[in-house]
Amino acid sequence: METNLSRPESVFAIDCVILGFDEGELKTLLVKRNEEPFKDYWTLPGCLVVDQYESIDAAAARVLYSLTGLEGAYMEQFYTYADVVRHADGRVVSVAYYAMVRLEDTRQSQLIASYTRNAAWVPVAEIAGLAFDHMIILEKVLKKVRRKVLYHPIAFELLPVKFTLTQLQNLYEVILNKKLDKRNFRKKILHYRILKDLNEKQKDVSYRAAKLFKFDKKKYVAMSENDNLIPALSEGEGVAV
Amino acid sequence: METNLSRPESVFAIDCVILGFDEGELKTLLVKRNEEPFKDYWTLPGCLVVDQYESIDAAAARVLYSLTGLEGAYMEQFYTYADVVRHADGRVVSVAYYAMVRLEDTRQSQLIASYTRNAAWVPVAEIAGLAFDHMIILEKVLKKVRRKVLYHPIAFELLPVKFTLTQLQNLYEVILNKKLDKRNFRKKILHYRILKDLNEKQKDVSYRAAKLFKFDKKKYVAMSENDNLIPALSEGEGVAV
DNA sequence: ATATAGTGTGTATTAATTACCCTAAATACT
DNA sequence: AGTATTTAGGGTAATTAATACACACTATAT
Repeated sequence: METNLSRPESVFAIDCVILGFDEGELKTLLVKRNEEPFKDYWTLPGCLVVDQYESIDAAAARVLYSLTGLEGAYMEQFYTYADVVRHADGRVVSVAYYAMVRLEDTRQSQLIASYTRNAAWVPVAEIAGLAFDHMIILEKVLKKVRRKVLYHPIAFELLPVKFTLTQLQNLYEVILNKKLDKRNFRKKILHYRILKDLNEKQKDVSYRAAKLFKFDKKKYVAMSENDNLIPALSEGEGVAV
Repeated sequence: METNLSRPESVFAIDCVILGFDEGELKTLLVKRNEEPFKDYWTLPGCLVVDQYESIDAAAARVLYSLTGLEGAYMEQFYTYADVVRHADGRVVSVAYYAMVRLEDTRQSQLIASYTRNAAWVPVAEIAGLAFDHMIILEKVLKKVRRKVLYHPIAFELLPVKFTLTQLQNLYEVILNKKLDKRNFRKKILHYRILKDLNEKQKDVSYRAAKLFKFDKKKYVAMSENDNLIPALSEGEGVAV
C-alpha cells in the first residue's frame, strides 16, 4: 500500500554489535561519543547511510571495516529500531547488526581505530550502560547469540582458526554463562564430525600441549544441506518437563 | 558515528506477511496492485510510514488492522530491506513483519477489506511470484516459521482457541511439510503440559467427536521463565549424525 | 627429580526418540 | 436395529542421546 509521497528518501542509521573473545572474556567494540547528546558515553559503533545506492549490508560492513580493518567477518542483520530520536529535528530509523570477529585478526588495525576514534574492546560483563538505546540492543544481541550458538556454529567465528577443545569449551561456557562437563562436551562435539583434527599441537605452552582442531565448514555444510543446524551443544537445553 | 545531516527524516515502508491456517492449508493475505510498477501483481500488504511519531510496531499493527480488523494478534518484526527501488526518485527502506492470525476471527472484516482493497487469502503453496522482492520475503518468513514452530508455541496462534490434537498435528504437518506419527506426537505434546484439557468435545462432526484442548499460556510461561522454549516438536530435528 | 598445570579418556544410569496397529466411539445410511 | 464409515485414542519395545562422575598421563619449569 503506497501513498504518493513526493520525495521519499531513505536516510537511516546502522548500529553494530561487534563481538570478540579475548582473555577468556566476551568483548564488544565500543566508541566514545564526544558530542551531545550522551557526550562521553560509550555507544555501539555505527554510521548514517545517506547514499541512496549503498545497501544496508554494505553499510554495516563499512562500519566493521572502518573500525577493525576486517572484511568478510560473520555479520548478520539483527533488528530495526525507530523509537530513538537522535536529532532534534527528526528520528532516524536504525538497523542493528551484529558481527563475530577473531580478535587476533584485528590487532594492528584495531589499534589505529582505537587511536583515532576512541574505540575500545570492552568485556560485555562490565558494561553497565550505553548511550541511546544501545544497552537494550546489546542485551538483545547477547540473548540471540546465546541461543543461536546452540544450533549454529557461529561460535567458531570468535576463535582462532586453529583451536583446542578446551578453548572451544571455554568459549561456550563464557557465552552460555554456565559450566560444561569436559568429557560430555568433547564426546558431543566430536560426534558431530564438524571438527577437523589437524594432527598438530599447541606450541609455547608451559604444560602438556593440546591437540589443535579447526572447524570443518565443508563437512558441516554437507551434513546440514538445508538448514545449517547442529543439535544443542549445551546440557540442559529446553524446558525441563 | 553520526555526521551532521541537515534534515534526517525517516520515511520507511512496512511489509507484512500475514499467515493463517484454513481448510488444511497455510495461507497468506495478499493485495493486488493496481498501479505501475507491477500492476496487477500480488504484493504483501504494507504501508508507508511518514508520521515521525508512529513507531514501526504501531505501523505494522495498523497494516494488520486495516486488512483484518484484528488487534493484538501475534506479530514479530522480521527483517529490513533496502534494495528495492519502488519510486523513481529514491529507494525506501522497508521493514518486514510477519503475523500469525486466527482466520476464524477475521471473517467479517476480511470480507470488507477484500471488497475494497482487492485482498485475498492465498495458499502459500500456490504462490509462484509476487511484486517487488516480496516472494523472497515470504520464503524467508516461511523458513523462519518452520524453524520457530519447533521451539516456540507460535503455531497455536493459527488455530481456534479450542482445538483437537488432530487439528494441531495437521497444522504442524502443514507447516513442516512432513507427516508426523500420531501416537508419538500426542505423547510428546501432552508431556510438555502446555495444553489444557477442556473436558469438552467437538460438536457437529459426523464421526466420533474428539476432545478439545486449549494452549495453556500461564503454564507455558511459568515453565520457561527465561526463554519461552519448548523442545522440538518434530521428529528428526537437527542433523543426523 | 619433582612440582605444576592442563590434557585426555570410559562407563553406567536415565531420559528421549522412534517405529509400529488395532479397538472404541460416534454418526450416517438402509 | 443393524451395518458401514470415519476418526479418536492409546502402549511397548528398541534405539539413541544425555547425564553424572574421577583419575592417570604428559609436557614443561625449577
